[in-house]
Parts: sequence; structure tokens; C-alpha cells
Amino acid sequence: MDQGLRIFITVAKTRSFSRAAEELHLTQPAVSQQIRSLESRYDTRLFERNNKSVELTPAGKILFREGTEILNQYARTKRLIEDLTQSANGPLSLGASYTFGEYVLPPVLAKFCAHYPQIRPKVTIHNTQRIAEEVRRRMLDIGLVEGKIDHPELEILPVSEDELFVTLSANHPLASAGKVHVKDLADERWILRENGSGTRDVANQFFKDTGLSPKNILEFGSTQVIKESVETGLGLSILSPWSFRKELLLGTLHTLSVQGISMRRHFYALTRATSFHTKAMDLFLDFLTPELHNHPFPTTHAHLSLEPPQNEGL
Amino acid sequence: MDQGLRIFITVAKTRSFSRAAEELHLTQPAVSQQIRSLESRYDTRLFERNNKSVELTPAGKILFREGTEILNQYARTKRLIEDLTQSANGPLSLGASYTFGEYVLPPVLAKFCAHYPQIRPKVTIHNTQRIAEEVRRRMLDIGLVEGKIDHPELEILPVSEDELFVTLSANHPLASAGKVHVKDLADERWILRENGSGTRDVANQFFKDTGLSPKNILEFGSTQVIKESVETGLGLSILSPWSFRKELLLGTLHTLSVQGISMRRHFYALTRATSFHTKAMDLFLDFLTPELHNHPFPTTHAHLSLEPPQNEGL
DNA sequence: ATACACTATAAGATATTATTATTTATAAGG
DNA sequence: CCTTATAAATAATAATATCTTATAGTGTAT
Repeated sequence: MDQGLRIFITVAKTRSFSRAAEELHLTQPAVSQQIRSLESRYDTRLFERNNKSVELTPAGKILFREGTEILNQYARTKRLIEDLTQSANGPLSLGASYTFGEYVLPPVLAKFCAHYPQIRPKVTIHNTQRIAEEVRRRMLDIGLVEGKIDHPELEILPVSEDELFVTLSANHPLASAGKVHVKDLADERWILRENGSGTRDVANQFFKDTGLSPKNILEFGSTQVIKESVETGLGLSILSPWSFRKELLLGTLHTLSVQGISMRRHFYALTRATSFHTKAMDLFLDFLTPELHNHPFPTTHAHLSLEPPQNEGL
Repeated sequence: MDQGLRIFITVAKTRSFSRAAEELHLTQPAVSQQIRSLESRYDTRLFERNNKSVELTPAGKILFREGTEILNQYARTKRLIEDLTQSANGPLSLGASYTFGEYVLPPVLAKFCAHYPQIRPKVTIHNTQRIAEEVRRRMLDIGLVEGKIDHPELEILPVSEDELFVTLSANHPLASAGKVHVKDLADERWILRENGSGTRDVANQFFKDTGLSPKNILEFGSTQVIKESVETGLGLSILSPWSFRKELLLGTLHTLSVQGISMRRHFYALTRATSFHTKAMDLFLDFLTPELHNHPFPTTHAHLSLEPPQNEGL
């Protein structure tokens, strides 16, 4: 930041060009050169150097004293700014898509807040597109979304895997089938999130892959309503187990694997590619991935192997 | 010598990347780039820039304040070194508190400038506290204040005595009393500078010493307004004769001595304790004290003994 | 909707700063 | 004296940093 001055101060302290060079991990000519350039800038000799010794001239003494203060102030400034930013505190605005925000995020966030009480997270829930847009516009520090986003201004970091399943009422004829064939689902009624939601994207892909073209689709804007509708036997849905952990534990909802089809996707964290991260942001990002691996990720079928995902005490 | 910092400061002052570029004879991208590199060095945003405005962030404000000082010190260092070889010249930044700056300093400064035309003094007027702070922060070479300052980083040099007097209109019943007793002042209305000013401090001390607790105090922020108000008979004030020499000469204001009470104080010159003095600084300090003794110091009552303090040709 | 006033970004040119290799000067030891 | 050791200066070159030119976004105002 002012290398010349730093070199000068070191020479003055060590009374040697060579020692100074060592100390600064530079070569001796680099030191000679910087001193020469300072001397020409101030238009005076700064050191009296007769081959055995290096001594400050009067001008050098002034520069040494003032320069020391300047370097101190650089250091002080850096510290002041670090105190301001590096201390992990202040606001952290998170945006999450529905599934992530409503089901995955809360326990993680609770733990995060316990760890870093000075950080005050604020969560906004929207669909993936909107979240991405708001991260880009700096309205959000971090976006947490279900679908892949490709935008040059956004940095995308996969934080967790997710697998969606065909979900149905425990009273449904297929409920205990576990694994079924595509054709078994041909005549079912489906209850899905609206188009545009990440979950619906996966469902649409599922229908495309399986060749199913269901005539009977109900669209609800709320996962909560969908779950309750499925529980009453109104139809089947395609959901992330994250969103119906409780229902799996209670046994009111079951999942099906469909022969040869898996509906995997990732959760991603989005940040602006070009912006700086606050300390709080980095802490959260570092916290997120391991934390999601701690929470036993509910990939398997409820009736086969579900473990209480957290201390939810059944 | 630290181009990045210089660019940053210019941007902060102009609140514009483009203006800063012009001012520094650079192109706008050069400015953008330096700001970006500073931002990455400090790992935080320094400006909040939306297309219409450029504003300092909290971190930016810190860097602006500290950085300004750093640049000042670079400049000062250069001057100090130049002083070694050259004769006294260049800038001399003086800060003075109100009474000193507005009434005492001007004639001294005029004479000083006549003696040393190559020195270019710059005067800033503020209250004593602020002046001391700016000397400490190296924003000022010399501070000239009315109150005693005790700070380890400051060197304090008494330059002159001052005695304040109760001041009143020539038409006031007590105007020709010369010496009065405390109780004569019990029911007067007072017109004083605001709290925090050095002059007001003395007034407050006066009330404490005399046991007067005036119910009727008007506060004005300007000594000029106070004088005119006192002239019209609105009330009494407590002022330094320095600030109403003309009115004493004209006979529109008179002073009173209060039995057993004197309001003496000193004017002090402040410099940084640890720093070098430029030649200009030393010359000014050496010039100041004898000069103030030359100007007949108006301690006595106007109607008794005032001499024209300078060639003001009555 | 278009122009305009700004800042951001990218790529290449220039300037600055560091390195390597070599030279000069002085002191110390034989 | 001559040799060797140590320290700084110098020159040529390599690596960085810093500018400029050209261009792209992005809001605001007309």
C-alpha cells in the first residue's frame, strides 16, 4: 500500500539494506531501488551510507518518524474497518424458495442463530426466479433455491441434494407397494404446485420422462393444502420429503418409488458473483452445507426406514 | 505515493467517479479500478453506488477520515523535509477558537504575513474542543484556543493573558460605576455565548464564584450579535475586551469590575507533542507571543485608560 | 421509447517494481 | 599486497500494477 515507505522504515530500523531485504522477503536491489526513488522524490539523501554503516540523514529522521506514524495509521485504518465488517453481526438477508424456506431452512437457521446471536437473519420466501432476481439486485445477500439458475452475475453453490417422491395417502391402495411401475399411475389424479415453482418443474420433468400425461391435475399454491388434500385421498402428489417429514412419521403419508425413475435435484445457494461477502454471509454459507448433511436427509421411504430427522420426539 | 487512497478521497469528495477522474487527470475506468482494488483490499464496499449517486458506506467513512489524515501527513512530511533545505515557506494551517480567531488573530496575522510573504497561512475557526481535536489529528499545524487543554498528545504553550469583564451599554445605570458589588448585578439580564464556548465557560465560573444565579439568560451564537444587543441595553454580557475594542473606543460599551472577582484566562497555542514543526510553524510561534505583548493588552477599563490598540486612528 | 449521464468490465499498452546477474567499494586476514 | 567477505550500486529482464481505449450495462429524464 506504500511499499516504498515500508521498505524505508525497515532499512532505518535494521540499518542495513540487506537485512531489510531479508525481512521483507525481497532482494537487496529492490530495496536499493526503492530508497533511491524515495530520495529522488524528496530530492535529498535519506541515508548516509559509507560501506560499513547506514545512518539516517536529518531528512531521513523526519521521514522515519512521520512515516512510522503513517504506517501505523494504515494499520489502524484497516483494523477499524475490520472491526466494522468482520465482526459477524448485523443483518443477513436470506431469500428462499418455498420448499427450502418453509421446511429445510428453519431448523438450520435456528441452530445458526444460536451459534451467532449477533447476526440477525431476515428470511423472504418467493419462487426461485424471484429469489434469483433479488439476489442480483442486491436486495438479498443470499438466495436459497431448488432449481438451477444460470446467470453470469450469480454465483451458484450446491448446498444439498434433494430427492422428490410420489406421495400418497396411507389409505391409498398403492400405499404399501413401495415400488411401482409407471403404468400403475396412469389413471391417478395429481395435486401439484403451480407452474413456476421448482417442485412443479420436477413434476413436469417426471411426467415427461415417464410418458404419463395425466388428465387430472389440481393446482394448489400451498404445499400445506396439497399435503392435507393428499392425506384425505384426493389424489397423489410429488413432493420433497423435507416438506412432509411429520406426516411420514405419523404414517399419514407414504411415498412410492417409480421403477427406473428418480427425481433428484439440488438445493443451491446464490450470491452475486461480483460482490463482496459480509462476514455474516460467509459464516452462513460455511455453516449451511455441513449442517444439511447432519440433518439426515430423507431419501428413503418412510415406511421402510425413516429416522426421526431431528429431535422432534415423535 | 498512494494513488489508490488519493483517488478514493477524491471520489468521496466529489461523490462521483467521473468528476474524480477529471480532477486527477485520469480516465474514469482507472478510478473504478482503484476503488475496486481498495474494496478488495479492505474486503468491503466503500461506496454505495446506484446510478444517480455515490455515497460512502460506513467503512468508506472510516477510510475517508483516516485516509484524509494519511494524505495530510504525506504532505506535511514533504514540507518538513523541504524545510530542511529551503527557507520558511508554504502553507501553515492555523485553527483558532472564536474570540482568538476573530479578534486577536487578524492583526497579528497581518503583520506576520507582511514579514514572511512566502508563508501562506490558512485559518479555521471552531470551538476549543474541535480545534484541539484537529491538531491532534494533524489536520491543523497550530491551534489557538482560549481554554486549557490537557491531552498527552498535545503540547500546550501559553501565548497571552486575557481578562474578561462584565460588559454593558454606556447608557446603563451602572455604566460609569467602574467597580461594583456582586449584589448590584443580582437582577440583571445576561446575554451570553452558548455553553461549550470558552467565553461561556468563564461566565459560568463567574456565576459560580459570585453565587449569582441569573434567571434571565439569553444565548446567542455570535459575539457580534451579543455586542449589539448589549449596546441597545438588552442586558449585560461577559466578554473579552479583545472582542469589543472598537466599542470601547467609541464609548458605546463599558466594562465593570466586580469586587473581589477577576476573570483571567490564557490563550494557548497547541501543537502535536510528538511531531516535528515546520519552519513556518516555529516562526509563527516565535512571532506570536511578543506580538501579543506589543498590542497593548486591554485589561483596564475603557473609560479610564484605553489606548488605541493599533493604528486604528480613532 | 430514446437519449444521456454514469459506472462496470475487458483487453491491451505503459509504467512501476522486483529479480537475476554483475560490478564496485571497503574491510579483514593471510 | 593479494585474497576473501560483505554490502551496496547498477543494468537487463521479468513480473506486477496501473493506466487507457473501447464497450457494455443501468438507471433517469425527456
